[in-house]
Amino acid sequence: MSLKDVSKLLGVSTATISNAFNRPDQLSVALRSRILSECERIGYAGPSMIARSLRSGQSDVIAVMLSDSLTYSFSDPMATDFMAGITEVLAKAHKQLLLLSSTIKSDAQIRAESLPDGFIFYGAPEGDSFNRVIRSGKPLIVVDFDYPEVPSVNIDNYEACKQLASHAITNASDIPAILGMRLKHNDDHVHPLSATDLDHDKQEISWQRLFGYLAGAQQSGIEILPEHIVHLPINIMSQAEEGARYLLSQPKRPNVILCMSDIIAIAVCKVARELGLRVPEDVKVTGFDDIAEATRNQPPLTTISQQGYEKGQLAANLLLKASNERTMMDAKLVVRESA
Amino acid sequence: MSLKDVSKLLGVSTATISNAFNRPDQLSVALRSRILSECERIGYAGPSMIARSLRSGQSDVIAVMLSDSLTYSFSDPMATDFMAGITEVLAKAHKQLLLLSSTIKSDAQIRAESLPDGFIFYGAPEGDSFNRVIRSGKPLIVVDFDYPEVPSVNIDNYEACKQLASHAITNASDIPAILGMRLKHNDDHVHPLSATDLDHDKQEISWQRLFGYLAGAQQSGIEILPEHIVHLPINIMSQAEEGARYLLSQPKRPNVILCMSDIIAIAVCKVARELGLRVPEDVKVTGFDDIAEATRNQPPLTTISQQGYEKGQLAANLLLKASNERTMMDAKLVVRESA
DNA sequence: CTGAAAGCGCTTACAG
DNA sequence: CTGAAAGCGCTTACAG
Repeated sequence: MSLKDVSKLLGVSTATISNAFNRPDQLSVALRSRILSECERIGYAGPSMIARSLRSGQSDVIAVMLSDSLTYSFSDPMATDFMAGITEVLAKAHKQLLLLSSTIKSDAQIRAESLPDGFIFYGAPEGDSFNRVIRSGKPLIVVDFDYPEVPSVNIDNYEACKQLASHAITNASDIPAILGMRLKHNDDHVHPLSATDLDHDKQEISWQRLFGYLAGAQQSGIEILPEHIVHLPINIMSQAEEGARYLLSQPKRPNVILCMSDIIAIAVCKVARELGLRVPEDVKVTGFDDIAEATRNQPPLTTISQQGYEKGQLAANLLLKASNERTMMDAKLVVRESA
Repeated sequence: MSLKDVSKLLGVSTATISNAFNRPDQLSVALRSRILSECERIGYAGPSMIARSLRSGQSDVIAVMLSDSLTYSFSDPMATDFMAGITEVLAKAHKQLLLLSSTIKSDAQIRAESLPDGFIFYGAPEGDSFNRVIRSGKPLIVVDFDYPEVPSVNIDNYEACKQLASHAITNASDIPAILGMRLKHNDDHVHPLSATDLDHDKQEISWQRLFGYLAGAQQSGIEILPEHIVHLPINIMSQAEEGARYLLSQPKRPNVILCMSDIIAIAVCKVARELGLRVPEDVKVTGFDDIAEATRNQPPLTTISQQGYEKGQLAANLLLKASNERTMMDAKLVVRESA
């Protein structure tokens, strides 16, 4: 059923019906309420979004472009917290949510990019989606990475990790180690770094964190050896457990393990338990993110709060008001019992 | 930039350019590749989805209509597992995902419903969205509820809970209790039921589960008293803890607590720990869902696996092949250490 | 306050 | 193999 059909049925022009739905000031209250109730009766739910978008150039749809697959993102507590914050703001603004992933490179995805009025990029994207959006001139916000002139939401990963490391490493004889996420590209194996790996571009989040840890350790006069820095390709329990087993079976067993996510830290606690090691007495463990489960872990995790929910709210609000701000959110050290 | 602009620039008709993108068989390979590479060069990303949808009546967008707010859903592990399964299937089929919630009743939402080619309803929806979609004639799948003639994915909540209860209640002297989710409507308080509450429509999931528990208890010759059945308005830790504290401080303290979600069970374990009670020695605890954290809880939860991910995959696959099946998935008892 | 008409950017049946 | 033309369902500037 289209406006034209309704127009015939009601004996009123299509323009007037359109105005009844969209511009109440353009017609009398009486006519409007007659039109609306008639539409209700005959089952016309209102103008189609597609035709309206084509005509007006506005869809009221906001896209979130995730740098991981949607499937992975739904299993990542940080991503879902972030999305929860976004949706709270969008719901209030009567905007709809389209979920996209820059890992997908299909025509269908490219076409879909023409729909949204604005974009939130979460994490540095793969492929060309970012350039296409820039070229489109539509408003966008980038989160957890930076691009010249583009409004953004970030945290200071370096400082946060430096603070965390210097909290956890208290003793000159401590042996710290790092379980790091995505330190290397296109490398699907869990393994320790070699010395040459450390000559690396500091821009990526994982390396900002790594250098923060190293700086924090240095404050206590301690160097973290490359063989005590483990690369995990992806933030999941199974890989984290593998990394934890590797570290905890080293001849010089680390007694402080700095983890780049809470999920990893939870895995370390589990492996430690299996090996009969106590946290934090035998090995201190720190996380990153402060997901809900961090509080529930045994022991509760000392970690950095990323405030994912608030981050989502902020990103959505910046987008909706077409802000140009490049914002830094606080990342707070949360001391619990694991370190 | 539109097809018309490109048409002028390349000296080829709009139809041919459209065909270059959508129907390769309609033009020569040479011309097509020339068109495609020229488009790339001038920065034309392909036909707009909106215009295409208007013309062809197909958007390649699938909507998931959640019965809770999006914000809540993103914090619910079952919902996110389910979404993860859906997105895996959609990505392969080159479909896009629009996330909708039946709790929202705005014109913008109604308009947005005109976009998707198909719908997955997760949980019994509020409001009129369901009727509008039925009227639209678009394909839909309903999950975790039923509607005449509509293809669906469900589990047998009654049987699962009966099995779980009869596993957990082993002794004639056991005192079982239930922490139930959404047993009453529009009731925001955590409180035990009264006898009259038990005369209730059995259709809703929470009541299917409740009656399953009661049946399982009955098999061991035990009745569960209304004052040992607690209503939780929503599935979050804080309310579950409140309910757990209430139950565990009863004069006749329950020693088996059947929880309608893993989140609730995790909260019970936490409260038990705080009260110095051991699980399962002093109080057995069962969950429902089998979320990732169920395995990590101390002790690991005995629960019912809902296979949320597989449920999402199944729902999406049924939708894409326009199936009419009404499917029942297995809900398996998973025995771990908590009961 | 109301309606006739143009046009948003495409796809597709059809003619050549 | 290619192009001219109609039309998808709207919104909006404009005329009355």
